[in-house]
Amino acid sequence: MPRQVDHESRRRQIAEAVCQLADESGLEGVTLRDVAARAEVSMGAVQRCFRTKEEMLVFALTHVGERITARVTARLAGSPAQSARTALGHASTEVALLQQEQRTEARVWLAFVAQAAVSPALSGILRTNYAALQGLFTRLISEATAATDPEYAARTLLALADGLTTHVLIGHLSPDEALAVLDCHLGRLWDEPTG
Amino acid sequence: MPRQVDHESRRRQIAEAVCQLADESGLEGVTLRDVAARAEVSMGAVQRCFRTKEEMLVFALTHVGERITARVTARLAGSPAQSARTALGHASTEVALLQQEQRTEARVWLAFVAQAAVSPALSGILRTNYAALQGLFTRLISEATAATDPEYAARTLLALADGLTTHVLIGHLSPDEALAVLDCHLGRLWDEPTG
DNA sequence: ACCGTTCCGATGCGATTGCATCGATTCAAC
DNA sequence: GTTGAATCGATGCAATCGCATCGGAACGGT
Repeated sequence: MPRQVDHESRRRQIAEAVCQLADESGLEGVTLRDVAARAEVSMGAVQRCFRTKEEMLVFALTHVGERITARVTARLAGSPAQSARTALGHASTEVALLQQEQRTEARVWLAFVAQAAVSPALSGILRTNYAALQGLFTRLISEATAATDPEYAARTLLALADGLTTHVLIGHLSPDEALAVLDCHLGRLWDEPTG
Repeated sequence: MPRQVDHESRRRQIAEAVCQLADESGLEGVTLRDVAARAEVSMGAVQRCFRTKEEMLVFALTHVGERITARVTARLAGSPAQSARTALGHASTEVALLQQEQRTEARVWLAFVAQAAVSPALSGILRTNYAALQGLFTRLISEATAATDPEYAARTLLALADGLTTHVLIGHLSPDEALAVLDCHLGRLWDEPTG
């Protein structure tokens, strides 16, 4: 055997480079050469880790999805003593990616979503992530409110969070405005038992 | 003068080709050659109409925005006798682009939104369109409901519609499911005077 | 009828793309 | 110490990209 490299960590390293480039100039700015340069590896290394560019993108999207999900669940685990209502507020705020330090992830997410509209491989990954988040939201809502249909409320909240993220990225709303809209929606969720 | 051509109609014809290609394979599938072929003109004609590719994309996005806005207002003008509530329902349904025949426009919209996140020229156009739609929604909501803050409700509805469009394109929701979520949200808007 | 302006279609060009290939290098096995 | 599989960095290649250029066709003015 030759020098053994940790393939998995290298793949993550490359995925990180993909995210950086996608954040700066969209997925169209993600070329194998630029990825290799950003990850500070050779192009050959990138090609050995991923047979094709699409395989690399699929891994990167999975990586991002896992990171976002992990951050949401970590946020929930970080405040377990509080009520389910505050937990839901935290979770949806995390998903909306409104904070400044999450702007990069938001741009990367949007780039992948657009590509997924014409790439079955990517849309499948996104579906998995959205299904998990919807399930989480549904659970939290049924615990936190008397909503008659938690799943509808969860779908609404998830779509609203995504739409707000998009509007912030476009510049139609400021992060504070989006956060206020989200808080307002959550507030109505508490008071409205027919939710 | 040589043979005079209607520049404006040709530009629209080219913009239509851009939309078709963007629908099929995203904005990355929009090349000058493919656009020319799809519009059934020569590449030279495309280059005379638009000095650069970005100028072409800007025009195409403006074209799409105008068409969507026109369709929304036409839908409103088509049912003027009804209540402001049904008008708002129609408007938001149109904006959400949930119908099968609007799927193309939805995909094109998503492709442009993603590109706009890294292109100031495109994001400016989108901001204009969103501002107009938000204004329309705000007006309809203040007429239709007793909401204390129509602007918040309008922002919520607009973001929700966009998020639902995205989720349908990804395949996370079916068009019927998205429509049901939208209707559910509108229904709560009527019953909730604190909206 | 001639000419000049305007538009058209085609071709060329440099840069860049994803991917394949190829020695050189590295390290475990024996 | 030798061997050989595994990995490295580098380069080649065909295709494609946006854009520039150019000769000829089409028409209005005179």
